[in-house]
Amino acid sequence: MITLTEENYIKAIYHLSKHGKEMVSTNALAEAMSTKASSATDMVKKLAEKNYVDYKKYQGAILTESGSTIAINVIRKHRLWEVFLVDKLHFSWDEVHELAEQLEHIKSQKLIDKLDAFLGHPTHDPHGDPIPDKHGDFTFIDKITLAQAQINATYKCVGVNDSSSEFLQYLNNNKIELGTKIEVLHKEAFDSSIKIKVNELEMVVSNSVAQNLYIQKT
Amino acid sequence: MITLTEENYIKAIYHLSKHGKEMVSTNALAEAMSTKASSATDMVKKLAEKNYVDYKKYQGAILTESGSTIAINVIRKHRLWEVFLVDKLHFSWDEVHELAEQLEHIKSQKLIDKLDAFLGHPTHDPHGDPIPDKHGDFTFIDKITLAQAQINATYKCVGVNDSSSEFLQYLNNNKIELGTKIEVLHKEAFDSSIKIKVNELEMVVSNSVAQNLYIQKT
DNA sequence: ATAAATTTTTAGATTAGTCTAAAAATTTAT
DNA sequence: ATAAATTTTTAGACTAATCTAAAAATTTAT
Repeated sequence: MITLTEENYIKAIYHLSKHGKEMVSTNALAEAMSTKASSATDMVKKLAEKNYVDYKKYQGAILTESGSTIAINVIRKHRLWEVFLVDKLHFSWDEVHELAEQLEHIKSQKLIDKLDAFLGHPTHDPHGDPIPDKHGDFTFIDKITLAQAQINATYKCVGVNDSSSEFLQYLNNNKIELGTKIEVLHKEAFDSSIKIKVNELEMVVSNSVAQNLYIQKT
Repeated sequence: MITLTEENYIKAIYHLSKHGKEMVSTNALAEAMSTKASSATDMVKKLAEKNYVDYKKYQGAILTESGSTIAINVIRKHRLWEVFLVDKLHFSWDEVHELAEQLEHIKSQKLIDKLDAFLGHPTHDPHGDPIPDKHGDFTFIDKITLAQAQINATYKCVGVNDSSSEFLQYLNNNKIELGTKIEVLHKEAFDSSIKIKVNELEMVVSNSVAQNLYIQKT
């Protein structure tokens, strides 16, 4: 039986390894888990023993097939619960992450299947992140960051890179949500800030905002 | 911060003390928690230290006001989740207990408030047990067991005492659910079995079934 | 009312996950 | 290429929750 802590480490390794297939260092893992390197080492050894990761001393860890399956399943649960919280319980998209962190550990395949059906088999969560299907397959969409947009083109918002509540609340304040139409008017050479038109209103966003907003040509 | 284990012990103490106000012995608690008496002693000491119970050596434990509040809140969450699982996800009433045991530990007052509203502020769970409101108040309904029924009277099913999946499946097999009309035809003096008419069909139920089925005069 | 049976507590050990501090290996810089 | 800096691991200790075995208290039975 896998423990809650093991599951969280596996999820962190998955995210740090960029969808599963590069080595993750002990320090990076410790940082992500808000713990000390020594704890990460211990855990990685345990995960290796259980065959969830391959681990080489001083080199880092990488998920095995079985570890990857676990990670993807946790991510699936996390994102389905987020959809539930936003679509059914009317939470705002900036409130759901912590709750989904708890709900993702509920163990029941049947529950997830039924929740998935109840929600209409959504392919993306409230932040635009893809929800793996029950076979673990993701639907990737073609997206770029606002920072990469062409001038005078029109896009729609399809996701965020940073889904911290601070960033999401910034977007809320500016009435930007998934699907919002964005016209790119001008890019300032000096600081890479971008002038856009959203909801009939012109505004300027910093480069750091632009880097974290995913858009798609309409 | 209260741990998951502490919360489960508090819930067990609540149930064993019959709605909160009689002493619970260490042995009874250990039995309910499927653990050893020594573990129950240790935990009860810890709960006493945190002021969730009053504990006297060799005499047992009883919930304090704050312990009782915690217990009732966990029960509220458990029963609301059961309603969600049955009403929204279409689980059968015999499948939801274990899942609710997991879901009841999700920590978020806002989630519970929103779930409660989403479900239409239900007063009873799928087994007929009352759901405490957000102030911790229960709506008790006037009910008796089928074993206490009068001959030739008509009742409806309003709950179960034993909500094990075995018993619930027995009821499923006989098309008895909450609200089902039950006519009491005859009581056998020898073994206290009862002949009833349900869904136009006559059947005999054992005393042990009758003791576990709650009914109300129609 | 005293012995026997039962219940409860204590003592000491174990496991999971964490920590600090120190040692070892690796990487970076001169 | 060797020293300095950094990263990683090891060693030993701590807490929460559990266990077994033994001691202590209480209850039951004669």
